[in-house]
Amino acid sequence: MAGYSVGQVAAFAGVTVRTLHHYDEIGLLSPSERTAAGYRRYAGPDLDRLQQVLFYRELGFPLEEITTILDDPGADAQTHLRRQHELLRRRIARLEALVASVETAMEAARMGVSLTPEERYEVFGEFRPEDHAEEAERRWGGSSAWTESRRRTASYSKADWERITAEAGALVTDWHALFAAGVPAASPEATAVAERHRAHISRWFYECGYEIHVGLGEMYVADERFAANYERVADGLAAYIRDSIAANAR
Amino acid sequence: MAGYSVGQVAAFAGVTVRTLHHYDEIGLLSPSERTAAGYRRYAGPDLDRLQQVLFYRELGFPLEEITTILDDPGADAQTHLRRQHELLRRRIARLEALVASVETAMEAARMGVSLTPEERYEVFGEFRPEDHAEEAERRWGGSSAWTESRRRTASYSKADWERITAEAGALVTDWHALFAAGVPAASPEATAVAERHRAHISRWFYECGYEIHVGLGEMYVADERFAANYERVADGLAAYIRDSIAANAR
DNA sequence: GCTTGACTCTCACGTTACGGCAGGCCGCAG
DNA sequence: CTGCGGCCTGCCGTAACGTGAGAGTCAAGC
Repeated sequence: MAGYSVGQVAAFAGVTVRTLHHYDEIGLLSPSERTAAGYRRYAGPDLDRLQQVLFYRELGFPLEEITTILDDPGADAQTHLRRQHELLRRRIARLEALVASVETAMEAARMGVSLTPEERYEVFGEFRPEDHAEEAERRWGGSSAWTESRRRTASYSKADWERITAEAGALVTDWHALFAAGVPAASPEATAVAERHRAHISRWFYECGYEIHVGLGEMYVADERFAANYERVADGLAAYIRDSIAANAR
Repeated sequence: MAGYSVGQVAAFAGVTVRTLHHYDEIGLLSPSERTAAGYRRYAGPDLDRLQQVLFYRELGFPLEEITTILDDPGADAQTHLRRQHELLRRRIARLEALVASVETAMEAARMGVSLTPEERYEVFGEFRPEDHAEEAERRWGGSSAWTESRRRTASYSKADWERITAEAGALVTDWHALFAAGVPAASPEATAVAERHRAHISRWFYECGYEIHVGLGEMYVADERFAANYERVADGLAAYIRDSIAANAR
């Protein structure tokens, strides 16, 4: 009884029996042996191959392409591992871009800043770096009209609105007071405000850990849409807030 | 001419016109307006919705589920953003587990350590935490036989084999000499060996940055399969190597 | 030795999420 | 008014399986 049955392999690898049947049908993964009764028997190398298959599949490769990749005689195990490592890193980078975009959106909603359609699709557009840009340019005759075209107002729940804005306003006021009094951004007083700011976001909007919070701080300075909200109170306040947030995170 | 045509939206969002037609057909995303001639006109809210659709689609949700998610009247924009944030974080964590698994496999191949089938599927098995474990237990009557069942020998290219092992052996020898002489792991001598070790891996096996290198160092101590390779030379050598790698990374 | 329930086999049709045409209407530049 | 590109609605094709149907297989228990 060398090797494993379809059911065993399926349960083990987390796929269905049908999937293994399918892979056999299309020649992607045929068990190296069959019993007298015609039962599939999967041996060690078959499992190796299945793992590779699942790996590339998870990364969205079509099965036919996986077949050619795995049947390439010029590629050994090392080659595959390197490629997989690279593919994973790219995919993760992509998802982290999405995370950043979501965080921007969350913060935009929180602060009442509106994003243009273009901004909202920014991360999706990355798919075709230049191709896309010139296409857009060509089709809409300059993106300015498109960019400025419309800004929508975010919809808020009305009940908590006053409380939330009052709280947020108090935070900015406190920061401003410290800033105006010349209290350093890294002082306990300033970082205390930062911590309240973080708690405020976590309570009313979304779970805001220190890492995300620091990211927000950077955004308040780097992104003029957000910076404007603080800079109109006092010149340099955005940077002050960023610094106190950073100090609070340590 | 308020709104955008299918072609514009398609090019903009990075999907095909056919896809938009399809989404219209199944009621996932119907343009809020049509021209007199029956042309689809997508307005702002439609674009918002499309972005949500693409987001959930990228995370592998079936379109029907996306429909119900987006049509849920109890969920507002904030809810979606939070959910998306959470989903992304999970997916990234998953992929990072895969990265770790690939790195382990790369290192296993490099050091000639063999992994059991179970170990190779470790990361895939994570899908069904307990369910899977007991299933496996039930079906194979104790995993020990399965675990120990077979270890295969990794296949190497024969030509470079001698050179590579000689180099790797020299590294261990050098480390051992320093270790035996009582030279600190953080000393320039020890970290120099660590740097050569990193270069060795990068040259012969895979791109090994400092972060990965530190990860390997941890693995040499934490994972007994790797630890054994160093501990049999001298007691405590694995930890010494780990420390010198960590020191070298700073 | 025979039944029984779990497992397996091979068709074979159904489903999802589109891709890719065909045949015909719209709209504007020349 | 005539292209020519864009858009329309079918409609068929495809990938990667899901989901039985009907029948053979195998280890366990009576």
